[in-house]
Order: sequence, then C-alpha cells, then structure tokens
Amino acid sequence: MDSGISGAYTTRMTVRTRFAPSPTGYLHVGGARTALFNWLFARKHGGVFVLRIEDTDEARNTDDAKQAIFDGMEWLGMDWDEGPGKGGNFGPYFQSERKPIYDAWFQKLVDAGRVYEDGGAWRFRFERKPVTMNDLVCGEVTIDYTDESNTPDMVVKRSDGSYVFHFVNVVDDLEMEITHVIRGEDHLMNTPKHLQLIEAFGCKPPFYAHIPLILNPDGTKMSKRDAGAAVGDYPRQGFLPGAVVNFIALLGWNPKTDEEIFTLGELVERFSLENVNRAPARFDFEKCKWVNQQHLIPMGVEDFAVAARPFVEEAGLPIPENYTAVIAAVKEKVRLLGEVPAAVDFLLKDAFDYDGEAIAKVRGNAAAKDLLASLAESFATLADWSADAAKTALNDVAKAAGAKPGQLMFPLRVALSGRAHGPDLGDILDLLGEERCTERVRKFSQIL
RNA sequence: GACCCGUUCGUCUAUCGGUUAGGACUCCAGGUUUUCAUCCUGGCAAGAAGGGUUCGACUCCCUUACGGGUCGCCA
Repeated sequence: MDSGISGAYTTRMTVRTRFAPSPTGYLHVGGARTALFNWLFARKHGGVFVLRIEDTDEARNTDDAKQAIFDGMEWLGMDWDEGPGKGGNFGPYFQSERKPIYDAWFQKLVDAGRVYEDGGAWRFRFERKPVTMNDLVCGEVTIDYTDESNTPDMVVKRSDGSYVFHFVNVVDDLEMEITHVIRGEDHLMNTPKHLQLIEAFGCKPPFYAHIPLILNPDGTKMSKRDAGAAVGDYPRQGFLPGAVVNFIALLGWNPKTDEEIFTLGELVERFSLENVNRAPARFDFEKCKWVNQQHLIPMGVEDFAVAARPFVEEAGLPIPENYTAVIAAVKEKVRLLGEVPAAVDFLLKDAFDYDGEAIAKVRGNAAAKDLLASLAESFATLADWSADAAKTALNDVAKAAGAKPGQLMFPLRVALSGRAHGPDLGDILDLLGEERCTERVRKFSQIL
C-alpha cells in the first residue's frame, strides 16, 4: 500500500503529522496513543510533528485544561516541532485564534455555491455519490452519500457565527500542510465528510490512518472516569514515562518480533503504520505494570533512588544518610515506584506490623522461637557487625541446635521485616545494623 | 434502527492456504537462590458459529452471532 512516503511521485514530500486535542482538562490514554503514533511516524520519517489545540469550545477552554495536555505530552517525551511555545510558519496553533482564516475558507465555499443557509446556520451541500477513502490501516472503505436521509448536509457554520469541528479540522490540516492524519477510529465515518470538503476546496487530501480504539479491561469503551484513562495519573502511581509509552505503543501495534520492551528511540526505529492492527485492544494493567518493571530493572541505583524519592517523602518516611543503599535493596522487587515506600518502610522506621501469614509460617517451625532467642543473644555479643558476621552467627546458632541454617533464615527475615517477602537478607542485615537487628530478633522471639 | 470497522489462549499478539497454531502478561508446578526477588524449565489456555471455494483454510468468499464505532448548530 502506498503510505505516501515511498512512492516515486512523493519522494520529496516532507511528512507532517499533527496531534489536535481539545482541552478537556486532562490527557486521555487514547489521545496519548494517537499522539504517539503521529509522533513516531513523524520522527521515523524525519518529518514534522505539529501540536494544535482545538479550543473552540469556550466553556472548557481553560489554562489548566491546556496545561494538562502540555504536561502529559512532555512527561511522555513527545516534543512538538510546531505549536504552542514553539511557534512555526503555520500558526496560530490555537483554533480560537484562527477565526480570520476560517472566514476566508468559508468564503470559498460561498463563492463555489456549496453552502446554503438553514435556520441561521450554514450547511455544506454534499455531492450525492459514493465516497471512497483509502485508509492506511483500514484499507479501502466506501460510504454511500447517495442516500440523503443517511447523510444529511452538514452544518459547517453555526448560527452564532462559529465553525464546527469538521470545518476547522479540515481547514487547519490543509493550511498546516498536514500530510498524514493519524487519528482514532471514531473518526472513520467523518472522513468522507472531510474528503468532500477538501474536494470542494479543490485541494489534495492528506493520507488517513484510523487506528483502533483502546477499551477498558472489560471491553467497554474507555472514557473519562475509567481507571487508567488519565495520563496524569501515571506519574503519581510511579510509572515511568518510557514504560507507559512502550505499553500503549503495543496496544494496536506490534513490531512483528517477540521483543516487547523498547525505548522511545527503538520505537521510532521500528514503527510503521503497516503493523497497526484493526481491532480495538483492551487495557491490561497487570501487563502495563510488568512493562514498567522491565524499564525499572535496567536503571542505575542512583537514578532509581532519585526517581523513588518523591514517593518515599510523600509517604512521610525519613530520608537517612544511606538512602540510596536502602532504595537499591528493593530496586528489583517493585513494579511501580509507588510500591517503594511500603517495600522499605521497615528499613526506615522501627514501628511496623507483622504479617499474619508470615508469623503463622514461622510458628509452624516449633524450634524457631528458641533459635531466634539465642540468635538475639549471639547478635548482641558480636564484636564487629556485618551481614557476613551475622550470618556466621546464624550458622553457629543453627548448628548448635542441630538445625539447618536455612531453617533460620526465613524466621529471621520475618523478625527483621515483619513479612515474608522483601530485600535480600544480607542487605537487610547490613542496612539495619547490629542494634536494630538484635532488638527486633529479641522482640520477635518473645511474641512468637 | 441504518451505515462502517472488527472477531486467534482470560488479556496483548504472531501467522501474509500446508505449522505439533508461536511469543508475552496473569496463574500453577518444579529448579536456582543457605532467605526474598531476579532468573531458568515445564504446565494450563485460542482460531465465534455455519456454509462454501480448494488436494488442503485460522488465513479467501457468503451468512449469522457478538464486540466496537458513527449517525449533533460536541470535538
């Protein structure tokens, strides 16, 4: 299929894509993925990515709403070449500032006799014929505009003088010389309308690619209040932007290999519209978290500690001297940065609860109580504290009682952390130090 | 309701007529780890249904079912 980037007659065409959100107060994951595909396509082909704000709805057009979009885009790492804050030769990039441009284009329709007044509004007269589009994802689709009852002439200018979405969207894409319109499948049926307008203007249409929608885990349409719908919620939970981008890229697109973890740069390298699916995909949070973990694992401990710090502070935990070492101990145990505080709290403060199941498991070992008691005494008499020294003490205590060292390790873990899972035992021993370890083992042996 | 798009393990997906239908997430079982996690191995699990076309169909065609989308002086 001619994607508009390889055909001989288009070799010199510079790819120009755009993301044109309307400021509704937040950036939706569906919108973010639409933006991503446009961004990836432009970057892949050395093109230009335009950000245009469709803020014609005055009521919802607030600075906060616009900021939410900018923040979301920046957080995800999608920079735009033209648009708010960047300028460009095709501005303004806010539709609310483009009224004169729309008036001029509207006049063309008037001159061509393609609009007529109806109740104060102006309708665009469709040509009554089948309209065929050649979608880069959906293929050839024909909609019959012969039957007027199914496709009534559309209003392009309201009675209050403002223009409707179909009109401004088309005008802007033409004015801004957009070559590829990549948008949600919810716009598929709008495309013939846009094509008719473009034809009336005597212009050449851009290439269209309609990508499948993202659904909730239960298969229903993902909208506003659904969990995970707002991109702004992701940083708060401790997702890495690269992981979110990685995950949403895989919803509806695939690289045709078994690889799944990609950096932004790798996505740019591999992305192509040919590999975009047609069926809608459901959003799976478990897998999204797994992808996040895969991005967390290769991080350096310094970076990881820095990234986790806001979460640790937010949880009200103290930041000790050896903060980085403490955080490093749980680096490969969490899927979200938001899980870090709960994973390290026992290392940063002395008060913590014991997990019921962990205790029950320790009590299943009848000898544990006495072994831990003698281990506490052994810890207390250690000359130099280190994880190795502590482990030697543990081995000795076990051996003296005729038990295997391994049997004592789990009880010790629970004594020190209150739970069954956590950092490496050696790390815990190091991080906690002699005093706290002795104290905790003694206390735990008593409550067993 | 009309019109469009779609339908492979629970989920994301590979397969461009001939495969024991592959991978990943989740879950389960082993192994490694004297502990936890990582990791490794194995397992559960799929072509919506019915008709065609064909030597042969998940793959092409039709019908039905189901899902999604669109039918505004919203975007």
